[in-house]
Amino acid sequence: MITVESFFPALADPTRLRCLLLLAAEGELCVCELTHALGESQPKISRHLAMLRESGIVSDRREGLWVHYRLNPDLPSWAREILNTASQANAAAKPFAQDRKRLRGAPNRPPVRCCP
Amino acid sequence: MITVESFFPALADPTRLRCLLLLAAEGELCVCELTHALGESQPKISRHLAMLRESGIVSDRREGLWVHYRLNPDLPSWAREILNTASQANAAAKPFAQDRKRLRGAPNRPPVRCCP
DNA sequence: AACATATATATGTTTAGGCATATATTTAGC
DNA sequence: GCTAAATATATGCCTAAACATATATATGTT
Repeated sequence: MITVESFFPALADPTRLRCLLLLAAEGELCVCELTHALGESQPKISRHLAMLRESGIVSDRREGLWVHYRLNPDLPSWAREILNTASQANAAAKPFAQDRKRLRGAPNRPPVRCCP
Repeated sequence: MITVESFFPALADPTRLRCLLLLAAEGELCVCELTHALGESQPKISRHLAMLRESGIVSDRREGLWVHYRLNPDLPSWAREILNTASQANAAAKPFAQDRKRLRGAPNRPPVRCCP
């Protein structure tokens, strides 16, 4: 169960925060998309996503080779509110806007299925 | 200047979070009130308040022996929104409700001035 | 085999906490 | 009025724990 004491530490690391705000803006992303968008190593991204998953903030879904992450649909409303507030307030700010931009140019993006 | 990258680490520590939510609920408190309400040592509270002050999240005001802390009035709106959301969502939750209760019984509360 | 992702191990850095002590302000005694 | 005590707060130093990262390697899927 997510509490405010477990939620905020998850946002305290810049890499996790960038992942979360990107997921909040884009909906669902696989590890390689996040890796490319943030320009960080794959193990680093994977580790942080594992922490976010274990704390219940994101959920994952495997589809073939790819593992897709998104904000946990069962996130308490206050948590989603906080992420939305942070996301909107920083949409144009330094690392976050670039992350979204780099995501567009990511190679090997997994195929988008029309019928999930 | 407060950024989301400096704001969330400040909320990641349980002691700082309890201080902040108490300040959000009560408006202005001195160190001894916070010390008593949280049941923590004075140096511990003072240290955390110093960090919050240096990061621009709280402001302080000396009045005689007491130093009163409150949420920085110039806090960006997104930051205040996030604190309000966290505060409201956790008003009845475990440590926070007790902190407010213990505050009521704090000894040596500083005199409240009628005309600031 | 090729690809995407996860994990193990080791390492360096940050952070929190306790204890002792310093600073600042007011009060009391002489 | 000056000094000393009392009170509230801040800080310096040290230790221990938590955390993030890199590198190498393992797992799982096609």
